[in-house]
Amino acid sequence: MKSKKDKTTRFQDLVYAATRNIPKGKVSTYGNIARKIGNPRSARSVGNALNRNPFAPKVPCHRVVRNGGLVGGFAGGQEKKIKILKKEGLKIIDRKLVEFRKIVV
DNA sequence: ACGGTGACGCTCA
DNA sequence: TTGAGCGCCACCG
Repeated sequence: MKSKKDKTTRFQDLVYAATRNIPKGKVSTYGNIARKIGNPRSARSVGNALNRNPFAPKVPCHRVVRNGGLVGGFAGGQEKKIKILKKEGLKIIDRKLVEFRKIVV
């Protein structure tokens, strides 16, 4: 539970907006989002923002993975994230997205 | 204001 | 190929 004033900063807002734009069945990467918002080197901060994602169900943070197709991390647990992605129709083997190159936006 | 931390990314061995 | 280390930027106490 966070305080009521856990306001989002501009950077975070951009991250959430970009993440929300990810269509179902596809995925994006932290670096890709970072580049989209105009900070190609802030991939780390992007993950930081998603971790505190106040728009949990609104923003499909589980559709954001690491560069190369690695699942990456997840606030509720990596396994959980994998499970959700599989439900979206994606295939994951050994924590890596199959055909990642084709499903990445 | 400063320093530490982290759901990353890339290079080197 | 796989593993480990360094660099980056934004957020928090």
